[in-house]
Amino acid sequence: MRITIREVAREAGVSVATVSRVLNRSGPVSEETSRRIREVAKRLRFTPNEAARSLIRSRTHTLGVLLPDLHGEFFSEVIRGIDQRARQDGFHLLVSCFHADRGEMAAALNAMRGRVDGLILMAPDVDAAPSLADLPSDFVTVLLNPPTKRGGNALAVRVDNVGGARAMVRHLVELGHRPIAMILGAERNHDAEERRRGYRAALREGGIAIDEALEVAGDFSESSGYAAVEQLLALPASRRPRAIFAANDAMAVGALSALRDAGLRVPEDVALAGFDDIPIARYLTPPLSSVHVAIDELGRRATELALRALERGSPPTKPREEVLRPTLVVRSSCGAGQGRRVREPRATRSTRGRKPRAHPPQEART
Amino acid sequence: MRITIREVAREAGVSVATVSRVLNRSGPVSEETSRRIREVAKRLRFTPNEAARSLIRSRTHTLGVLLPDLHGEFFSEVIRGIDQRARQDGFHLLVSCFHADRGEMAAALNAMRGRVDGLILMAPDVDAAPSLADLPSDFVTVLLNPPTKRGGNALAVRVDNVGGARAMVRHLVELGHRPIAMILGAERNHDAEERRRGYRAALREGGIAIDEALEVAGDFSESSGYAAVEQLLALPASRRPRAIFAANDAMAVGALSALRDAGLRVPEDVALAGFDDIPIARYLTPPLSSVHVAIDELGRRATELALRALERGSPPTKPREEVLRPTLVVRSSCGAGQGRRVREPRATRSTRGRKPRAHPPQEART
DNA sequence: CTGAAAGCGCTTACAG
DNA sequence: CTGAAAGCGCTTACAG
Repeated sequence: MRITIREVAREAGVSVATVSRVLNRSGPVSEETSRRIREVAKRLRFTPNEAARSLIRSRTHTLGVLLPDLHGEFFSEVIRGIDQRARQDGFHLLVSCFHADRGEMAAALNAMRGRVDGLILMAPDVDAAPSLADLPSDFVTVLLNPPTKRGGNALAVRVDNVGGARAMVRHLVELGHRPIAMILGAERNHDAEERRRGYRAALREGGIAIDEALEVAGDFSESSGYAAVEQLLALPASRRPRAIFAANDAMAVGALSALRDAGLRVPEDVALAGFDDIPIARYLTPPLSSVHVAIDELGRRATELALRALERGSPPTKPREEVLRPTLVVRSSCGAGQGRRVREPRATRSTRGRKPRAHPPQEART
Repeated sequence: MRITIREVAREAGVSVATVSRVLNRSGPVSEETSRRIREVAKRLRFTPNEAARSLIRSRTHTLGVLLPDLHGEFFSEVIRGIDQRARQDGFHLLVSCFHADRGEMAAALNAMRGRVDGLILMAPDVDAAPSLADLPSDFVTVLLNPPTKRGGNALAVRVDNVGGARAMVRHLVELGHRPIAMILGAERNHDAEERRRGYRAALREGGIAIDEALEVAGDFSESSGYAAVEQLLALPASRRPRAIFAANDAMAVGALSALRDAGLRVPEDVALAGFDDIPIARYLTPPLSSVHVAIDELGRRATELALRALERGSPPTKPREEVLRPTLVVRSSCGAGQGRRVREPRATRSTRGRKPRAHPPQEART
């Protein structure tokens, strides 16, 4: 049997009300009584029953986190950011993932009702837009880069995918590569669509006509990047790309592999760039130019927004959005001469004993 | 104000007891009443207050998940596995991560008290062993590859790191490479130590003397793999390794990069192998031989164990352990001629629209 | 400064 | 088959 507040009260010779006041530092209690109660609570290893507290306060001190079951580092990075910030305020995380394709989102969301005070939700599928429009109003919701302009009164943190992709492709344009192909991200995925918009914008700004044959399908997996390159290399020689922008690094890895298998050199024969700046990007041969997004920061900002809204008490009346700007990381896969602005990237977060990288290859960062 | 069971009862013209019985399918209720209550509950969008249920049932239907804040896919894969299995039984996940180095584990663990029925815990730091010995007994605990033989009555799922590493190094031995170096994992990390033991066992079995100069430090990061190779190449020519086994793939990626920078070919000049079989392994040049561990399965098995123990009600009296066997994945980085047993690896799990890889390079798997 | 009591929203014997 | 009532373990006005 677990120790309850009654045992503590009896043992300390006071009422449960007083114990409650001491442990919550609510209301005035004499120094002496207070000390005794703490001593007893500690000795008995009393921990308040959270269900009871939640019930009476109608606050769970828990944030729901609902993400599609994506692979790669994204998941761990965003959770890390959320967890760090949430813990500061003593909040817990109820986490669940869902298959974007099976309408599990609504079910998972419903299951969280009554268990969380707020929710951080990522639903990158553009088809999710309608369901985002009428989210349950029982709790504060923060959307991670949602495909809608605004989800009801929801708060949101956006990633400037368009800007990031545009900067990278503009860079490829400036280097003189023509034509420039793109390996698209997953279909009906909002991030994928935004990155394509960035690609097109940069081409337009460079006075380059858009050629749909150069926008090949992908699904964010390494294998789709591999297949996409095969498709591009089947084009007539004159239309074959001199540079390829992949909508994420995983596909760039696959693309790199396919280019090598075809006997092409990167960047001499074909320049290559990715998006995400995954940790291995700089250790590829050649080191991969990419667009860096601070994923943990995305989580932290979202949590901050949720916590602040909860503090205010009243549901947010006007939607509020924040934007996270990616940075361009120029390495050598894109064919840029090295030695532009060279700056040390922020130190890596520790894990499993990870230390700041000892040998960061040189790179330019904007 | 949220709808409570009282509103539903009033609206349906019955007592709250009857509503409760209908919604929980406990106790007999007439067809007619039952139908009416369901109808009202649905119309009012009633969802029971979980805090109240938890309080009266003293069951939260929640599993705690406590992991060190590791990078890479591990985190997302294990959570996916846990979530899938937990959801089947209607369980939720309270997730938290901690810095292995700052004693945050105990705090995080304590914060979960009273909020979870069971706990899935990974604490790979060997120094965590003592705290694992006296875990709170208020809930069922399942340890993921713990550094202790047994943590109290805790259940555990182990990864056969020794066996995996041994199989890989034995393979390198059989290929005739001499000497064979190892890039170690993080210090005081249990997985790292086990993989080293596997390495040594395979050498011993091959009649090869152990040379500590060939066991160079690493910390699981790409950069440490890079640095380790530099250190190995500084050895006198006669002692320089002809094969390198990295304790994980991230370090193998760094090693590959360093070998190239030194003008060495893989596998012709130096053979290379890793551990984990991360998704990009097969897309590296050359494709990286590695040891595959089904991380999601690890999570699933752990959850199964926890759920079953919870079902039984009584705390487990005897420790129980399961072992997960890794598989050897032979690609070309280790210098094996291609065309041994070639088998298609299981289809990749879907995500962000991922499809089964279209172009899996050929590989052997044991 | 302290205590008795009400009440959060449910579930579950106990009666009928 | 159904309802009145007790009670899960807390917090918080309300009195004193």
